[in-house]
Amino acid sequence: MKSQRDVTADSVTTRAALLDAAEQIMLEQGYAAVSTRRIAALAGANSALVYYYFGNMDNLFVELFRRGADLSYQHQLDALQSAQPLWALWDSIHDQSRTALTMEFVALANHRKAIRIEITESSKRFRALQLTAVTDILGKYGERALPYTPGALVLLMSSISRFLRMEEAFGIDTCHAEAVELIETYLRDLEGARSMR
Amino acid sequence: MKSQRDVTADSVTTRAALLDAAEQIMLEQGYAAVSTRRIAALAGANSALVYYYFGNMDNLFVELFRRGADLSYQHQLDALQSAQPLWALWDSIHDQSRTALTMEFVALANHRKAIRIEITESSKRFRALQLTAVTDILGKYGERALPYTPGALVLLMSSISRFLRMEEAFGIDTCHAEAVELIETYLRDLEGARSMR
DNA sequence: GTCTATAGCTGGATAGAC
DNA sequence: GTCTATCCAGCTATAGAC
Repeated sequence: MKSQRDVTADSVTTRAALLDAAEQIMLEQGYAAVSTRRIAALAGANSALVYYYFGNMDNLFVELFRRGADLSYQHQLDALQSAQPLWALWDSIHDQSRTALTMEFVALANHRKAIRIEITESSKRFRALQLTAVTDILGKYGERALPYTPGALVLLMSSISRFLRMEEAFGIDTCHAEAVELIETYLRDLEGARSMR
Repeated sequence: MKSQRDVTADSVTTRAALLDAAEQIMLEQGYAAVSTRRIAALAGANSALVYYYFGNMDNLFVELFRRGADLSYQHQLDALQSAQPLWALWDSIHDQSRTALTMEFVALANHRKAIRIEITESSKRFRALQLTAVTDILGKYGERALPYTPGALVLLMSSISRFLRMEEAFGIDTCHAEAVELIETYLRDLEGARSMR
C-alpha cells in the first residue's frame, strides 16, 4: 500500500512539474523556448522523462492547454451563476492570468496542427456556453439590453479584452480606459454597480 | 552607367526577393519556419546572402515589418481623406491581407526584442493618427456620435477586427456577422450607406 | 554580389542500463 | 520511473573563393 501510493504520487508530481515548467517557460520566454531540455532543467528532472510521460512535444502542449482550458471553463460556469452574471462573465473573460498563455497557444497553433484543433474545439465550447447564457440573461432585460444582441455583446467583450491585453504586453494603453468604460457603463446600466470581484 | 544601374537593380531585386520569400514563409508556415535556408531556397538565392543584405535575422524581420507598416500607414492616410472617412478607416483596419502577417509579428515579438520595439512604435503611430482623425470626424457629428467617444470607437474597430480575423484563422465565425453589424450600423447612422470599397 | 564549406550550437527523439 | 549516451536534423553565422 505504501509503495503503490508513493509511486503514484511520484509520477503525478513529476508529470505536473513538467507541465508547470513548460507553462512557466512559455510565459516568460515564449513557446519557441519550450524544449525538452529546458523543461527538464527547470523541473529538476531528466529530459527523457518528457517522452516517457507525453510521448512527444505535441502531446505535452495539448495537455498543458487542456489543463488551463478546463480550469477556465469551470471558472466561467461558476461566474454565470453569480448574482451579477454579466459582470462576473466580463471579469472572467478579462482575467489577466490566463490571457498571456492563451496568446502563446494561438501563436503556437500556426505550426502545430494538434494545438490548432484543440484551440478551435475549446473556443467553440466557450462561445457556446457564453452565448447560451447571455441570450438567457439579456432576454430578461428586453429592450433595455439594446443596442447589443447577445452574440454582439459576447464578441465585444472577448475582442476588447483580448486586444487590450495584447497591447498591454507591448506597454501600450492609449484609450484603454475609454474602451473598458464603454463595456462597464453598459454593465452598470443593466446590473447596477459591480458589487464584488 | 549601364553596369552601375544593373548592379543596383540586381541588389534591389535580390533584396526584395529575400523579403518576399520571408513574408510568404511567415504567412504559410508561421514565423518559426522562417530560416535563412528556407528563405534562400524560395527566393532562388544563396542563404549567405541573407547576412550580406541584412546582417542577421532580427534586421530582416524588422525590415519586413517596416515595409508592410509603411504601406499600411500610407493606405490609412489616404482612407482618412475619403468622402466617408469612417467607412474607409474601418475597411482599412479590417483589411484581411495584412492582419495575418501582423499576428505573426505579434507572436514573434515575444522572443525578439527588436521586433517588439518596432511593433510598439508602429502601433502608437497608427493609434495617434487614428485618434486625431476620429476626434476630428466625430466632433462634427456632435451628440449623434454617441455612445462612442473617439478613443472607444478606434479601439472598438481595432479589437473587433483583430479578434474576428484571428478566429477566422481557426475556422470559427460564430456571431461574427452580429459583431460586424454592430459597427456597420453605427457607421451607417453617421455616414450613410457605404458607397464604395 | 554570389557562392561553397563549415564551425558551433540546440533541438527532438530513441536505446538501453539501472 | 529515472537516468546516460547518442543519433540525426536543423539552425545562425562566418570565412574565404570566385
